[in-house]
Amino acid sequence: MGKSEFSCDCNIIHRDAVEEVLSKMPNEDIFNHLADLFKLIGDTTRCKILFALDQKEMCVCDLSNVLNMTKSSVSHQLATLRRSGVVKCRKNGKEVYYTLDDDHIVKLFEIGLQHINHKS
Amino acid sequence: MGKSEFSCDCNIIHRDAVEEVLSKMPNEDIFNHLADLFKLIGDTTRCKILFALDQKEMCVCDLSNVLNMTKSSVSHQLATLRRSGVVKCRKNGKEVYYTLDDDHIVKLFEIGLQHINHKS
DNA sequence: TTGACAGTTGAACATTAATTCAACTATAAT
DNA sequence: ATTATAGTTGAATTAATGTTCAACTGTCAA
Repeated sequence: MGKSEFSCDCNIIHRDAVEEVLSKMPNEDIFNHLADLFKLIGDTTRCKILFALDQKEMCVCDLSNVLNMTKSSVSHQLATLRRSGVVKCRKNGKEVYYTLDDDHIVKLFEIGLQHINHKS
Repeated sequence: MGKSEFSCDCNIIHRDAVEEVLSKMPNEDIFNHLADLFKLIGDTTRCKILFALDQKEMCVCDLSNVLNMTKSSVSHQLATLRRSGVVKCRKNGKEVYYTLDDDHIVKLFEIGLQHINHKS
């Protein structure tokens, strides 16, 4: 008795609050997508790449120089960004040029920077 | 000869572009903080916690029920969020109540959701 | 003061993810 | 054709991170 149908390791303290919040919670998929998006830009290397591409279209070699990292490492991260649809690329001769392909990213950065500046 | 002073594994393709972007790049700390912020909300569990707290102040037990996870697991994540200053807590008897402590978080979520809805 | 419950914490474990390395493709130039 | 360079890719390695487990603190009630 007393134990709820929920399978956590404690009793419900405020059942009404729990029910209300539960009813407003988006489904699992939404949260997974949200987390995936933030995880995508939650990496220093990818942050730098996105910031650089926001300034200028660049090839892999350019980016490697800007980040001071190997082409391989940069290319791996670019592949990740490409799979997620936040950058796109065009080929020109031997070179592959990357650009941003998502307006939201820049906005996220702006608010992120506001956050940082706000907290001293 | 030809190799630049940069220590990546390729020659500079567009030296001017590289120099220009480099001159505009924020310093390492900024990128680390930015990445840390996005990493913080780049986790499904923490996304759900923040979303729930945006609806209502809740205690650990409430959150455990909403997320259907153990108190321990939730408490660990709350500690992470607390250390980063995005949630705060107040104690009342045996219970600890958590609330959001950062306006930027909600804005980030809004843009994140726009992003998701935009991409089908 | 004893028992029950909310919450925290550290260590162990498991999973995920970033970088390195080596091999590979493709294009351009000699 | 051959060589050099841009870029990609998969496997291995290493580092980072989330959850579990068990022990612990603090508060309330009997």
